[in-house]
Amino acid sequence: MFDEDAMSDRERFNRALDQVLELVVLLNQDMTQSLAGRGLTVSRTTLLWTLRRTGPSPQRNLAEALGVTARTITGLVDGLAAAGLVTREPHPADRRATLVTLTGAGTELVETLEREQEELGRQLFGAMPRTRFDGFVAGLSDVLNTLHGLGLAHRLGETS
Amino acid sequence: MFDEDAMSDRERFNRALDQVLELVVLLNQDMTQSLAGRGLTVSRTTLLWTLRRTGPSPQRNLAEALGVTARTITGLVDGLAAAGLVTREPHPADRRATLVTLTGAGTELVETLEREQEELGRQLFGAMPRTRFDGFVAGLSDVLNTLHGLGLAHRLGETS
DNA sequence: GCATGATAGTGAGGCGACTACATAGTGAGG
DNA sequence: CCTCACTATGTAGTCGCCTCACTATCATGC
Repeated sequence: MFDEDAMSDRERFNRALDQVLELVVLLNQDMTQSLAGRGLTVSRTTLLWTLRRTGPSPQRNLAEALGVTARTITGLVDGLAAAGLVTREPHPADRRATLVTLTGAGTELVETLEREQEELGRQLFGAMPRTRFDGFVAGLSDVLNTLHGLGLAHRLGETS
Repeated sequence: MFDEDAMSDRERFNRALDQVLELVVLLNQDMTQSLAGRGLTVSRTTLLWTLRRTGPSPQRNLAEALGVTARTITGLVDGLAAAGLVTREPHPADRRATLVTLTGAGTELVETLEREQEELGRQLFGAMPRTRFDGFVAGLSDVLNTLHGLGLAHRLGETS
């Protein structure tokens, strides 16, 4: 179809970037849509996920973890609490703070999502030959490193 | 650090998927932020981009191209028109419709964005050994094909 | 020629994620 | 005890998205 060896770097890079961008779009859609089926949004799910890793946390910490303002966390927690997935517990040492805590239902949900993510991994990579997979992961790591190096730090908050 | 050969498929897939997801997040942020610097949003930019490929289009067509409702397009066009990037021209044959048209400023902006995208491609892939790059692209294509096959394919993002 | 039904765009109204600003309550050092 | 820092939240505004209702117009079908 195309003579890849004769393609200029510019062409190759553009095509590759287009594919990466397509991947971004597709995965975003997939996530958003499958979460919506459970009444969740990406942001709320991220909060749930963070909570699972860190355990009960003050909203302030969650704000930093998600890279949003404290006010945004208030809203997200409101929604999750209304859905019965988290509760606000008093902080034992600081009466200003609340400890956002996963409920049983919340924990179960996160575990379900984890299993689904594993399933997606199997679907995406299961049929790939090992060398192909390894090549992909290796290149992906390079790209990720470059991206990190470019300064668009994953440490999101500081909007210049 | 880790003995990759001994890693279970489950582990390998999970790690790979985590990296992919990280890429998604990072690129989203990068785009959003760099566009924000120009007073643009991702959605408006997508509209601009579509307009460049298709030429002056009725809003109805744009709605379908972006995969959103017609009402959403009205809002996006409002914003872009206010910024002087597009205009609403009368449709020569259908007085119900308007032809959304790129202005000179709009066209220039899109061209600038194109150049920047090329630059990003160079930054991401320029330092990669050829075999590494090819491996990455090959794996990426597989993933994309699988994703398309999974049905979450909708044709929104025709990136090129 | 004209009623009938589709179609293009928009107003109204809502939701979710995000922001900045202001404020009450609390913590902690001088 | 006073002041300053800090947690969380009310208020208000932006943006992208949606649905529903409505107008103007097109395109049939008689």
